[in-house]
Amino acid sequence: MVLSDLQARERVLDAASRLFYERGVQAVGMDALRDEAGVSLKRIYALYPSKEALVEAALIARERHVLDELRGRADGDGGASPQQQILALFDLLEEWFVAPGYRGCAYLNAFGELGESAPRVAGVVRRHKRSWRDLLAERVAAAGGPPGLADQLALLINGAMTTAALGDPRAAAAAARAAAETLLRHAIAD
Amino acid sequence: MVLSDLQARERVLDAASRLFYERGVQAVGMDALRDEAGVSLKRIYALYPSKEALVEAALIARERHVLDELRGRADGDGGASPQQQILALFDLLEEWFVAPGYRGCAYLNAFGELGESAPRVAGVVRRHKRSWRDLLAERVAAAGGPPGLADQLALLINGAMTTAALGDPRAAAAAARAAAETLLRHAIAD
DNA sequence: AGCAGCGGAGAACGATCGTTCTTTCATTCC
DNA sequence: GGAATGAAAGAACGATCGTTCTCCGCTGCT
Repeated sequence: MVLSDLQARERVLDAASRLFYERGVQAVGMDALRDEAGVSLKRIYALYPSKEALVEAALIARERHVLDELRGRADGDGGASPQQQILALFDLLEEWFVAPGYRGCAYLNAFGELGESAPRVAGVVRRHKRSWRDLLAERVAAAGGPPGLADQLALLINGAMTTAALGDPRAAAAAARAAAETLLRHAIAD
Repeated sequence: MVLSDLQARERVLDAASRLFYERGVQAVGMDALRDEAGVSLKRIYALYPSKEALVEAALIARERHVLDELRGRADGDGGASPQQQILALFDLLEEWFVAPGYRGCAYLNAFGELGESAPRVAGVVRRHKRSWRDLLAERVAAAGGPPGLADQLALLINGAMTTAALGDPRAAAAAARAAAETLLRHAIAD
């Protein structure tokens, strides 16, 4: 089977996204990636100049999908209040947490593993977390909440994502949602 | 200089703790560890049978120190209320976050990088997070708060630790403390 | 049909990994 | 003083890393 560059790119990014998330970045060799993607090393290196670039591209590709899911869920029912939109995000979190193979936030894991030694990856992680915060801030502002509330909710979300990976995912999701409700109730309309 | 087994252990654990935290586990080779600790590879392998055992031992050694610091800070002023004791922990967090070289939670980083492929390490991480939760739960119970509150505070703490590593550490600490205050105020004595 | 060029499989590269072995040297015991 | 112990230094091991190269068969053009 002959693949267009576009198809090859998609398969490589898909395999990279999955393997890096499942096993961590450094634990996945380029050979494993070639096997999973079904694209030769020569082709992979023609598409991406290095492994780091591939890590970066895989995280960026994942981001598009994640942000679409977030916005779709928040805006789901047209008639939901901003508070309900925010809580809907926490419900989405629970769905992620209980999915088989959930291993925490791909971005936080990548940053924790590579840190500043992969600056472009670190940049993608920062951008991603900023997108989350902005998405929350829009709803918080619409609900008339104070600006800092979005950051507080973001902390809850990041904490829940890591905690769910190593413990009881339902409990983590429930605690995060309960805390978010408390914060929303008492930080808004005081 | 000739080192006793105890001194050698201490130097190896100290170097391992520092290097693994700074650069990540897989990015640190045993040669770098030997250079940093000033203990020969032969000696290191006589003390610890494998790198994974060393990772585990380093996290356990760090844990003793961390828990002492946590309990010391919480019990600091004898006359503090349970709520104040909890908030004192958030102040300690800020001190960690702004310290040079802060790179997030060593346990979460290790787990994110190694996952279940290093089961003993994963176990240490789970135990550590349970210690945190128990420490919070004692104070929450003393304050008459609901049992779930400790988990909510733990989410805030874990979220703040990861967020501080990649962004503004003071802002992360402040948001976590503010959220904790809200949760403490409104989940207790309802 | 014959030639050019692209992509596939996989070998090969130097480097580095975790781990072990060899050599050497200093100390200690008789 | 000479033999034995034990640790240090570092080479060596096989494996694997990220990356590049070689070879070969397929395809499209004239």
